[in-house]
Amino acid sequence: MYAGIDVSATRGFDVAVLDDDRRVALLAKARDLDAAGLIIRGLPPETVVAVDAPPAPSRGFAGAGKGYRVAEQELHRVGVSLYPVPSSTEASPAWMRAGFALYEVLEKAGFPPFLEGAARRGVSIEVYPHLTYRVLTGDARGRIPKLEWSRAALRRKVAGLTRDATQDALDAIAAAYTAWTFANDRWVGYGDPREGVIVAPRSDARDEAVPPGPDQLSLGIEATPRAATADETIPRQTPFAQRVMRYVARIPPGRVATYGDVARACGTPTGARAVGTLVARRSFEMPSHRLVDATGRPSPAYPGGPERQLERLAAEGIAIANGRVDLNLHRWREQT
DNA sequence: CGTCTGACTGCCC
DNA sequence: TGGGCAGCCAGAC
Repeated sequence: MYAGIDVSATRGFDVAVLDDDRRVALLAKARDLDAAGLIIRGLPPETVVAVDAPPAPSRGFAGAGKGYRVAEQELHRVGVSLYPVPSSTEASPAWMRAGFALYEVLEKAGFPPFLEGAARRGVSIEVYPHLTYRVLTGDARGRIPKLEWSRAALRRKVAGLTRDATQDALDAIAAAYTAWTFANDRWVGYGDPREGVIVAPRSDARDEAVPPGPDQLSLGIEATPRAATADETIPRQTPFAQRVMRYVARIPPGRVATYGDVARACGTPTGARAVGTLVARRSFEMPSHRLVDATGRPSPAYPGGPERQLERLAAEGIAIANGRVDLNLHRWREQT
């Protein structure tokens, strides 16, 4: 099961649950934390719970002492802004404090916050419905009213939407859908694993529609994607880009591949450089730290610096010698 | 459509 | 080893 929770200080918690067919199985409103806890404790242990709120105050890893979270910085770079999380509970707005408390309830119920590593069930994740809508529609909202925009984004992704769903309910459903992408290998994590990541659907999840059901909402409007500019990317998907992203996504933790490996695997044997340029633009959409050059060195332009890339590799158990990884030991080639 | 720009590579000292 | 250099290819304008 996949649960999504929308947090509001004054309106309480909206909870949505999707089944494996992405059908809305439950849509409930919990007035307070106790009521939410009741629902949470009823969830199967292998559920992924997505929450529209940060799990804890910022640890300030980003922005040279500015105190931002890395996730906020990274999202800003792709043109998505969100409410910055203060570094202390006291300084946080009420809805955020409600969120912190909710994560505690979740942890006690067996859904500890997901920090890093491979996606797994039985965890809670942080999501941002606005970002999910944006990935799904492929564009910023523009002049479309928020409620319509949200519905259009979810329309083909989730079965069983009701006509009268409120914005809070839609946000909870968007969160639950994002939990589904997380558990089904279609997700991206923005941020630093040490302070937690914000999970969003990968942009190629856009293509996969759920089969429409009889009670499916039909809106008659579509959010029309327009060509993205360099600054507000969520870039479009070319076949080459798709192949590269899918391939990189398959590199297991603890292994690496070279740009040339990826190019060859994607049918463009001499396109290593093109792989590099692509990855540079969308590094947050794939485990790009697992890409090294043909001599085993990290990428000079890795976000946070090449040292950061090596740290991430080391965290996966890869030995680093002389600032490079031993390809004979760690190079991954497809086929078991 | 040409032109330009890279998180690349292989080859030659 | 390590640096210089010329190809290379997809994407952005």
